[in-house]
Amino acid sequence: MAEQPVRARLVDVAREAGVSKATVSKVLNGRQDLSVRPETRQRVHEVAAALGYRPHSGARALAGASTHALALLVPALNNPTYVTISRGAYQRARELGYLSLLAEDFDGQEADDTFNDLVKEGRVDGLLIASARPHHPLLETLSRNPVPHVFLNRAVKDSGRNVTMDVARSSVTALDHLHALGHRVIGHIAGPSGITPSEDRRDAFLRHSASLGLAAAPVASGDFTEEGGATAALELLTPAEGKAQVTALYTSSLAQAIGAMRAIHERGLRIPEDISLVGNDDLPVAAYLTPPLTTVAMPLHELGTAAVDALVAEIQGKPPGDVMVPTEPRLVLRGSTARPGSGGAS
Amino acid sequence: MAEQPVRARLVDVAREAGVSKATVSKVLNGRQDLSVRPETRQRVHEVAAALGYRPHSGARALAGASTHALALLVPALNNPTYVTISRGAYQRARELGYLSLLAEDFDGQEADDTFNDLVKEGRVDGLLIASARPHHPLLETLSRNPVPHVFLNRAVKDSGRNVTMDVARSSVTALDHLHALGHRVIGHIAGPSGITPSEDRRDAFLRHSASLGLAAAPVASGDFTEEGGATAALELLTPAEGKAQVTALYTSSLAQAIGAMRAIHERGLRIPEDISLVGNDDLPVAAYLTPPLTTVAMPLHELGTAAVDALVAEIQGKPPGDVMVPTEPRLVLRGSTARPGSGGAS
DNA sequence: CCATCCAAGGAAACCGGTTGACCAACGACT
DNA sequence: AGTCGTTGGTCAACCGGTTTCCTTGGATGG
Repeated sequence: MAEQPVRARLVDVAREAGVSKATVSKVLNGRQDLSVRPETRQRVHEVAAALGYRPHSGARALAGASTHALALLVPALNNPTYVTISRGAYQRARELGYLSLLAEDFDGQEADDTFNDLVKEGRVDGLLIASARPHHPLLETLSRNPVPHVFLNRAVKDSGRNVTMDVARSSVTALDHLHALGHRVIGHIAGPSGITPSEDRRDAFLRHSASLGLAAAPVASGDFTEEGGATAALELLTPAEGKAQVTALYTSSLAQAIGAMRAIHERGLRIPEDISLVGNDDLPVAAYLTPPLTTVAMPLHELGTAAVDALVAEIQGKPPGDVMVPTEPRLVLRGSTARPGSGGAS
Repeated sequence: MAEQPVRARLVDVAREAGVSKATVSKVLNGRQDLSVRPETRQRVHEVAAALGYRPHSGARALAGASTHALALLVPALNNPTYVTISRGAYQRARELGYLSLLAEDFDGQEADDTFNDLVKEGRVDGLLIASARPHHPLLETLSRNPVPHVFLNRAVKDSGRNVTMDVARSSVTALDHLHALGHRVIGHIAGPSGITPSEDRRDAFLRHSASLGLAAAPVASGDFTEEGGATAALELLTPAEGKAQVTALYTSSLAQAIGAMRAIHERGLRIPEDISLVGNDDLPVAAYLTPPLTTVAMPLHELGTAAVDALVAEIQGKPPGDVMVPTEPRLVLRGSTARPGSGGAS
């Protein structure tokens, strides 16, 4: 019953179209160092389609051409942020004729294994590396093995191949919203220190707080997890002596916001009546929290597409460079923010 | 500065070890159709390690051997369930000398593209297909192209190659817990109908409810999302005339539980004082909800490993068969369940 | 009318492994 | 002394593409 029980090969297409392997290869790869009659070209394409021909990736790779595959390395897939980035990358890669593979490297634990499996075994042409931390083991490996790659989300200093978002503007967006509601003491739950987007966001927060003339701008750091958010929130909710109590919090991730919600509730405070909360990054679950969480949505999908564009450009020989995706953050208003001291919703 | 600027090839290892390519290949692949002196074998291994040799996957694949790669196809990566499964699969695959690639197929939208990219281009030896719905386009494609594959999580009827969990026991576990607390009217939020694990869980729920002699066992269906959970919860919270009000809900996914929490709150009911709630599948976020969610944790990691075992066995020529992973569900007690009508915590 | 040139395509080497067939050397056996 | 069986390997073909260099036939130019 098998319609195509066995893969069609290049030679099958060639025979069927009445031309040589070389011609088929050149036609299908759209090379113009060859002149072919339009009708021949046409026939080759038709036969290839009819046979469902797909070049064997290994054979291509062997023959010196590329594998037409990329890999996206993310630190943790249970962070849905990376899922969105990955979708953007996958889609754009496909448009460019590449396949984007997804690999999780658990903050560098298995980075070298992954590198060996994917790069050394010749499965991919290049690497998209999301959120590499400083001293990530891969950085050294990459310096020894010249493989096209870009860093995304977290910049690697001086690499000259970073693809990032305008995280500073996300702080500005969140602050403007809270300030407009009347908040004057706003706290920020930052990510771990030493990580670029985390520090950029925090610095922008402090800078813009100052320019808004806010009374105080306390910051606490924590992992991008629920736990990190909860711990940092407790810290910010317990002001140092003589300091004013915060009336709003702005977190660096959605998970942190969820942790913060829990901490706020444990303190017997209400959201948004007593404390307003703005999270970073938007996901469906935000709408179903109690109260629904107001967030600053970042252009994660675009980050993925931009990273692929940059990597493919590098693979094709263009020199790499830093890129910032142009789309600006977007405030998604839900129920977790209100005027300070108000008894009602915003 | 490049230590190994260029990949070491088989021939490099051979030259360095003073033997032929064939010998190196056979030694490294552990073939016993060849006799080699232990010292030669040793030397080959040492040289290979010293050179950081990795066989080129394309070349291996071409030469008729396998690619040593598998692909796991999941319908949606933002469902963290699949992330856990994927980690189990990746790890076990690695132990067996395989690389497990992860691909998202958006409920079949891109299934054929993915199939072409991975199987027809010869990148993988087999497919792990998670949660295939009936009439999934891949099913037909697979029937035409004989590729080793297994279905996991959701069984495909009569395929004879399903790897599943004991979902019936998860219903029993949840019910026993709620029944022991004194609940007598327990509702179940099921997944979409027509999907095996969903129906198995529901059937087991109904069966065990009956055997416990529960007054009523209302069921509502919904997608595995927050939205599906919220809608189904509202349905169950509005009893038909003459029917008793539920005092507890058991959902099929964590996302549904989150949606249900929201619906319960919107009704002005409290958890767990008015309604107890048990979710299915455990994730860190469950601990940070308000209240922390009691869940039935399923052996997702084991599901991944078992699926890889089954697939690799099939690749190595053993006939496929259905497998149920033996580990039983585990109740994770947190704060979302209490005695019915109680004012306090459990 | 012959040399030249260009359009159109073909032949063959090569990429890096795997594999079955083959072979040399040596000891044992007859 | 000749033969046989082992041990310990080697040889070379092959997998399915890509790429470089050729070839060929007809049109064109002188």
